[in-house]
Amino acid sequence: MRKIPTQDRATATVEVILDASAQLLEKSELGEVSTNHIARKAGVSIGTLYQYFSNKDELLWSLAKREYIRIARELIQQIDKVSAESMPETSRAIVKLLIARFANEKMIKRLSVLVSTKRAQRGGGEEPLLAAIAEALTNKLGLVKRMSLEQTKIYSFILTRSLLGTIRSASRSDLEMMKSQEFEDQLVVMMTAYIEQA
Amino acid sequence: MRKIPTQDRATATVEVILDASAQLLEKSELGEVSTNHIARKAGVSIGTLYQYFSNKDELLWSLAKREYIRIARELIQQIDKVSAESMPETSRAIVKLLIARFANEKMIKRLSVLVSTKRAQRGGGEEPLLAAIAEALTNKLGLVKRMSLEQTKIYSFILTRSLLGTIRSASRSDLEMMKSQEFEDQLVVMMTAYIEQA
Amino acid sequence: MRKIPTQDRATATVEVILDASAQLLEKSELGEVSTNHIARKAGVSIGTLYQYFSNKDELLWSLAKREYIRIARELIQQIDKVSAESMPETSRAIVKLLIARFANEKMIKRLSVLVSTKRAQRGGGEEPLLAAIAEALTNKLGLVKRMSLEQTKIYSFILTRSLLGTIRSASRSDLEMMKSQEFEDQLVVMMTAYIEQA
Amino acid sequence: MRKIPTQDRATATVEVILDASAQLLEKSELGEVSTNHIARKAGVSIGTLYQYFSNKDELLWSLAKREYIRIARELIQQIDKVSAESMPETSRAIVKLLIARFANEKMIKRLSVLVSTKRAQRGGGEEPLLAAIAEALTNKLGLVKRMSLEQTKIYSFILTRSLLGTIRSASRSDLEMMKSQEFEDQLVVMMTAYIEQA
DNA sequence: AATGAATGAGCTTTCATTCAT
DNA sequence: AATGAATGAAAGCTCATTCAT
Repeated sequence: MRKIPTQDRATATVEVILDASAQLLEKSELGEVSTNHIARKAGVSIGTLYQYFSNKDELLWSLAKREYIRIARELIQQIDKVSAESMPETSRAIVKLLIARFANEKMIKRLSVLVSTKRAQRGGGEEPLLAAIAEALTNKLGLVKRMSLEQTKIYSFILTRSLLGTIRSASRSDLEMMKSQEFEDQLVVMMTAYIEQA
Repeated sequence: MRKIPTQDRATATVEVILDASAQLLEKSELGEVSTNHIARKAGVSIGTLYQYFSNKDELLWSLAKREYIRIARELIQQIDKVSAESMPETSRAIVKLLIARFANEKMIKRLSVLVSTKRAQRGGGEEPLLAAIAEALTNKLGLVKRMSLEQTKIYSFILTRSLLGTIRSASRSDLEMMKSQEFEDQLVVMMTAYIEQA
Repeated sequence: MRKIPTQDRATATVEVILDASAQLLEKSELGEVSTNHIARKAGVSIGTLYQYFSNKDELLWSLAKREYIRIARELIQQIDKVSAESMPETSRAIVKLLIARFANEKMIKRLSVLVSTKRAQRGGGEEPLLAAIAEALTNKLGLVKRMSLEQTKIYSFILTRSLLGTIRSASRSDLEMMKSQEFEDQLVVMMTAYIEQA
Repeated sequence: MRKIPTQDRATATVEVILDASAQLLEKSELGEVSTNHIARKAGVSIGTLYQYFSNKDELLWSLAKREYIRIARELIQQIDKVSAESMPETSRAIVKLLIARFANEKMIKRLSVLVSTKRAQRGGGEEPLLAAIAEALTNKLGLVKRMSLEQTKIYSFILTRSLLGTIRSASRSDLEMMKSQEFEDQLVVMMTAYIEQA
């Protein structure tokens, strides 16, 4: 961010802009949302917008970060709720949450394209965000002990990406299936099968 | 395609345009490649380009179709090579091929974003392309018998998307890891674990 | 015309092209009808079209000429039917015919814009066409004797243009009114009033 | 207009753009004047132009409105100058003014094509513009009383369109005649003859 | 700190026309 | 005589970004 907001008003402005972006991305495709659009929706001049974000990418990136962090936080809460041993329940909790987020929020889907396309900007692309999820997951599952560091990394990478990849794809092509019980069940099966095997 | 080429010259032109697009997408992002770019690279006038493709999207879509069909064809060949029973070998063959394609061809990655974003054009979205892969896979694995039609659909969906999702994600964020033996091994583990469990 | 058609086949081709143009102009605005369109509709290659008409304007002009001449011929026939003295009847016949043509044929309306915009091309714009009408009219009305040549010219100019101007305008803005009996009556009143006065 | 100008600078810009359009249309045909042309002539960027007019049509329409309103205003002033009873003088005043405008300003002629072709934009077509003229005319002539509403409408329609139609046509085909005294006289004759008769 | 008028490179797309076959 | 693939100038228009106020 071009300018670190020190006053409350400024912080509020940033939040207002991000909210406006989120709302517009809920309605329209990424390419159809312009910075002028966002500024108008936010009730802020285009000049002000550029006072807080040096360009469009940075703005969208900030939004993505905010949203992904929200999801990660929810996820960790979910995982902490269930007892440490009950792996299938944990898996199900995770699956349920991710399906819900990607089924209902078009904005998330749209940002996910951005996030997975442009990488490594001021603190790395998708990774830091998914990393939080991956880490919480592996810790919880207590699998760290049996593997090398490199193995753990790959392992949790595959676990999280399989999950998210499948859910994203479903959210784009077959919402019907995505909301079925069978889909949820099968994802849980996949997770647990892999966890046991590895 | 706006116009079905009747002369040999015309058929060649279409191929030339598609080739040029592929080359440019190997070097630059989707949004950075303009139709004028493509025409110039192809050694063809912009008017000619629009004689065969009614707009940019359709052109890119045609390219995506061509490339995905190529991959599907290769995949089926690979699968047919190994004997029916040897599931782990089959899995490995599939994993190897997909990794190779997505590791080396940036174009494929870039097209994959398009393919998964814009759906429903001439027979809808990502599905028809991945469907070929999914079908070949499930048939080969001879698992159809034990499941309902709906189950089979979900099952092969999860199997292919987990695989592709993970590979795509890796190709975007960690090429190093992607080329490691461990990564390949773990993917095979995931596949086989899920296949056995389901 | 670029090439004087000597063979029957050639004459037929010209006629086919003109017919296709007329049909397309009945459905679409002048700017939306392209030469490629016309050629396709006529079942003729674009190259053939340009063998008979050196450019689009000339083609449209030929069409306009053909259609205006048709109208002029009809008009003269109508006038000849009624007896020489009965001026009001003659007026009404003329008014009826023009209203009918401009109310029902969109093509005529569309061509009229072209005709009144581009003038003087190989034998003069609107004039030679409307001149036929004007001449028939003044002759018929037997008013030539009482005026100077210059006066006659102006007189018949005003008479024809008032009529056509009003009808064209109505055909563009108020078809309802145009088809009313009152409209026809008033036009006849205008004509006869002027004729008597002049 | 896409954006209502709030600053003085903006209001001035709109005027500058409209002026530039008027000047270019004085020199070139409607189709030959591009928006880039206009922007350059106005000393304004193409972006600015599109900030105030959402497309070319709207820009030209705005210009037409401005110019027609100017003429209508002048006309009303002229009519008000002469005394109520003197119909022939009033008629002559009107005729003189319209001849002057259409003889000298090519822009008006060119816009008139647009105005009569594209209708129904922000309150529909040619009518609202000519309506002002027609209304002023009929009111002045005090003929309203003797007719039904429908009759009045048709009557003033024919009166204004006959006049304008003839003048437009003359301005396109025979400027010489248009400027002659005889032409003016004959138009006045036509007007008064029709007014008396109706 | 905030505004919003202004910018302009560059995009996609059209279509009258040519000419090798 | 007829074809139709190829041309390319030029159009309308967008939008991320700047900067004087």
